[in-house]
Amino acid sequence: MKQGGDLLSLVGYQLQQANLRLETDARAVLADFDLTPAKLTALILIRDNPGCDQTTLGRALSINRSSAMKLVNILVEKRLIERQPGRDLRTNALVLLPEGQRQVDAMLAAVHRSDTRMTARLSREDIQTLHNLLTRLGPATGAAED
Amino acid sequence: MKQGGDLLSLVGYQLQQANLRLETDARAVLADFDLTPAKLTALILIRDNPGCDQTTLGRALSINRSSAMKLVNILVEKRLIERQPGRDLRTNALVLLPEGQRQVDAMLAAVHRSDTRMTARLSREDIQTLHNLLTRLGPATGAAED
DNA sequence: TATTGTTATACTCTATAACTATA
DNA sequence: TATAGTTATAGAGTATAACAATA
Repeated sequence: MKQGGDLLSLVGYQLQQANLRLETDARAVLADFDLTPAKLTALILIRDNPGCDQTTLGRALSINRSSAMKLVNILVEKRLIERQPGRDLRTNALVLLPEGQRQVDAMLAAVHRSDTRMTARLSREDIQTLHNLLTRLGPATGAAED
Repeated sequence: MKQGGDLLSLVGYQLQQANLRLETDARAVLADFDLTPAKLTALILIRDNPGCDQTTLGRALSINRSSAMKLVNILVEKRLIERQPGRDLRTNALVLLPEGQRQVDAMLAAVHRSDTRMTARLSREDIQTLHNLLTRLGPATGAAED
């Protein structure tokens, strides 16, 4: 099926297509662990920010409190994380359990293999360049731009 | 919230984050037309491949027949496209209606403005480089390489 | 008043499975 | 047998709105 220039000339479209390819592969790899890329991201964020609350986690994942709640419930049910008493009586402190740590290690290894496979046609320098360009994608905020 | 190297070193993660930013902006722009990026893509594909069938459209969008059916139903209800008799009695031929053409033109203008805004910090050469790198992301298929 | 967690509910998108008609 | 469209159903992911407890 023909894809004309109106689509291909959009950076957003090329980005979406590439993201779909990589996300699909990562999702397939993580299916062995019965988790998804977003859930692995959540686990890593909790590991690197022990004691964080659900709302903050949700913000980092670009989802709201209610959605974060559901996500945390799933990870708790899988006994990968735990809700502990937080800094005040309203908040939970999320922590990664030892079993979660083990799973994260294994999943990270698998996802890195996927990432390496999907970037195999890029040199180390290409990947560096890509990283730099992707980071600069977003609204030119005006003030911070110089 | 801290994002450690385990996440940031993954091309797939950076890609997902950048895609989220651009997709969110495009989605906001298209909300005025009561459509989404995926639906605009479908309209453009139908415009550029007049008479295509639903299954083929679905493949181009990476969704299955059943999902393509629902998508086409919505676009038909909005009177943007039409199902016409296809090449045999099983298939529909999808065509963009004049009103769809008008809407696509307006939406493309809006989405291109969004794309330009979100790539404002990249030079024309940067954008060309990014296009090239994104296209090369994917499994190294072995045979077709070199 | 504002914030956190929670619950109920609903919407979007996608998939699977089965059926019909046609090839 | 295989393919296109269709339908019913279900699941994942997300959101909104409301409420209780706490700040």
